[in-house]
Amino acid sequence: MNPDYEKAGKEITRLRGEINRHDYLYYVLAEPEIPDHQYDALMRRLIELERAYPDLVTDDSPSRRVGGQPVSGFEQVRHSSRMLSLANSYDIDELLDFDRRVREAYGRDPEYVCELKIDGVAIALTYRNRILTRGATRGDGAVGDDVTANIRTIRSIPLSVSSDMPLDFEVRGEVYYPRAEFAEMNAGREEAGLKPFMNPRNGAAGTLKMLDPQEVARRPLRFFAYTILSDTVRLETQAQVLTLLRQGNFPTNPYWELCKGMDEVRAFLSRWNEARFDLPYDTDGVVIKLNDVTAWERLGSTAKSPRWAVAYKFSTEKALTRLLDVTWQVGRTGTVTPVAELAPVLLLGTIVKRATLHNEDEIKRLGIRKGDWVEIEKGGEIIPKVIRFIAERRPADSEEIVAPEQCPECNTRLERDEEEVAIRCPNRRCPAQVMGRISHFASRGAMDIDGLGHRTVEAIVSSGLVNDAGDLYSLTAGQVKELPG
DNA sequence: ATGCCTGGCGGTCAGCCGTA
DNA sequence: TACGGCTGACCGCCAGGCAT
Repeated sequence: MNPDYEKAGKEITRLRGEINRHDYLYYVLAEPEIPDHQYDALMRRLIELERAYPDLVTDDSPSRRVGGQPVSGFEQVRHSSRMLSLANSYDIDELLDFDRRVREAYGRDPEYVCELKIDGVAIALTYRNRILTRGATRGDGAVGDDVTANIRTIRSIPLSVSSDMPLDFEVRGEVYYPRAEFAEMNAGREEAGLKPFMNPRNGAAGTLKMLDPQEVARRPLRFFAYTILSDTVRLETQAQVLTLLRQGNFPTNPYWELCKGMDEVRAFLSRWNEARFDLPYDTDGVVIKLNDVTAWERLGSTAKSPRWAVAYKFSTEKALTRLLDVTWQVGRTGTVTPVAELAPVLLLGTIVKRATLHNEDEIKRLGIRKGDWVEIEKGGEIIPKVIRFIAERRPADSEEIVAPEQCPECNTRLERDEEEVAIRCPNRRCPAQVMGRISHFASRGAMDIDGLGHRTVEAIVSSGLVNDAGDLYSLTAGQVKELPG
């Protein structure tokens, strides 16, 4: 055996151990022992040695964190079990409903674990032989994108774990962009003349989608783990799950609590409703889980969300703006939906210009008129919603909002069923409907035709070439080439 | 047994912002 | 421009509980 080789091997092992330890101290415990430049020196030395002895490079080497080769796209991967989202609730009454349902199914007095709901992107990490082999986004819950190369750059995620952990397991958690680092990056972008990102959540989601892991490595994403799936460890409570994750060197959010009954849950909520603003990352609520993991399977889940957990959303901020107009949009099924056109206003980090009014009854219920000042808020921090109009500010020239008699797209007389709220365009050949149907047909989950977005659909429908999804197949390349755009 | 009411659930629509 | 990641909220169906 070559003595240099052997010596290098030993040093590489030592360096990896040290770097992993410092990553853990810095990124998980927030108690660094050495200054950055010393850390950088360790990493440089490791990379140097691995370059000299390429056959000593392993998948779990911390050198892999600085970013691998750019990829051309992400592989689709199937999750071992569906990644569901949680049902949301907005007030204590809805939580009491949840508690009542759990009690009924559970048959005993439930204990709940309350965890902060981190505003980030859900990720599933797969470990094989205690080494991180895959990181995937949620996708549609069944199939997600393989973003392993990007995940590796997140230093608080262990690339390998100790023998305290099972051999094969999956960890799920949230990747997020810390506030201070996000602000710093945005400042840098503005200086460079680039458009700043809207908010940390979008920053995190966008970063994970980058094809060049080296670029991702420059964006200091973080991670909090909240569950583990494994065939070999049998854990009984969510409290044990969080403790095991912690022992396995996974970052877990430290502010969870075990609550006996809804009074304690309520206290947790009201405390964090204020305290969340002092955290170094965004939270959008609290997750309340039945502590008894062994009952989760029995309680089961709906198509969307488990019955043993619920998310409580912190109340949202409001803004005032003017309702300029109402447009009537024709959807795929012919339903004509009113959409509020608003004077652009900043609300929780995004500019809001439009909001759905759902249907005519909703307009009547709100009592709004064109020109009114309206209060809007974002449910769940994303979708803008018109709450009410400000009576004192109603302008003299406000106008009544009148539902159209004819379809705004094809002028066909609209129909309104006695029992139904919606008004419909009965013309199956209405261009808006045809477009909606073709887009739906081509969308993911159906035929999944690439390159057929709504712009393209608009072009082929208005050209008169296509009237239904079947016509798509008789389109020729020549016809497509003739189209504008 | 029949009809009404309620709540849960799936399907659908609506929207924003990031990368490529 | 396309697509994917995140989201809210409505409608209509259906099952189960209750009164008639």
